[in-house]
Amino acid sequence: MTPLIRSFAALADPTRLNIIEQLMQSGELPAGDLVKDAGMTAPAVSRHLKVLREAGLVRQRIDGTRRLYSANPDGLRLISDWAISRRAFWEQSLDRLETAILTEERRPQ
Amino acid sequence: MTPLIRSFAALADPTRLNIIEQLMQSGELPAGDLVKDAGMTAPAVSRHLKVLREAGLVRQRIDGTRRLYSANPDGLRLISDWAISRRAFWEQSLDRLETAILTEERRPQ
DNA sequence: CAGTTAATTAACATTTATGTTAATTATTGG
DNA sequence: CCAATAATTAACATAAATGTTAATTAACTG
Repeated sequence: MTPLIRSFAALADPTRLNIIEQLMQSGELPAGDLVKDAGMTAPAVSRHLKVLREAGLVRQRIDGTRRLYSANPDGLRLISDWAISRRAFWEQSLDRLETAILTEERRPQ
Repeated sequence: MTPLIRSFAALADPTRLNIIEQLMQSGELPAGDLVKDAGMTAPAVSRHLKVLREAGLVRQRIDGTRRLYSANPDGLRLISDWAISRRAFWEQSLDRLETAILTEERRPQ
């Protein structure tokens, strides 16, 4: 499995995507806090975190008995880079939309 | 399942990601051509195409007995928009890299 | 209109993913 | 050191994904 596909797979689950969003917003959080919001047991969340870790999307820092998690910018940039490198393609429809808007502006009413 | 998660799930498979890349590069292709490259049977590819269709990542056009597939820019923009709207976050490490480079430039040798 | 081609859908087997409870590991604090 | 806390790993059950072959649908072609 390539790193990109592993990243897509990691984000293809509502619990994991939610964890990533939470970490991007709140910064570093202990596993326990993520369990509270996830609506499932700690072992389940722990394994979701493992999937995210193995995809390089989150980092783990140990502080006593707690594991502090944070989103990893480098991992997330893999997705961004893929999207941006295909920008020429997905902007096609936007170009058409812009053209339509401009055409309308040039011919008011 | 949200559209974004459905998109991530659709791209989280090597066969499907490969199909998307092929369609972005070559434009419209019949299902048969995609089967040739996929290294698996036609029914398997057909179902992969269904997953991509349901995620809005490809479009299907009927031409006689053939189904012509093309990548859908609107679907792909969903991923781009997500990545770009989180740009402030994933650029963090890039900023640090830039800072390091600039610092080096300011202090040559 | 029978036969061929293109593709999908159905039925099935197998692997992978995901959740639960129970057990384990590791650290903190009396 | 023992009990409590935080988190993970193990074992297990079940649902979902993915591939195969067989059957079906639809459109050309002689």
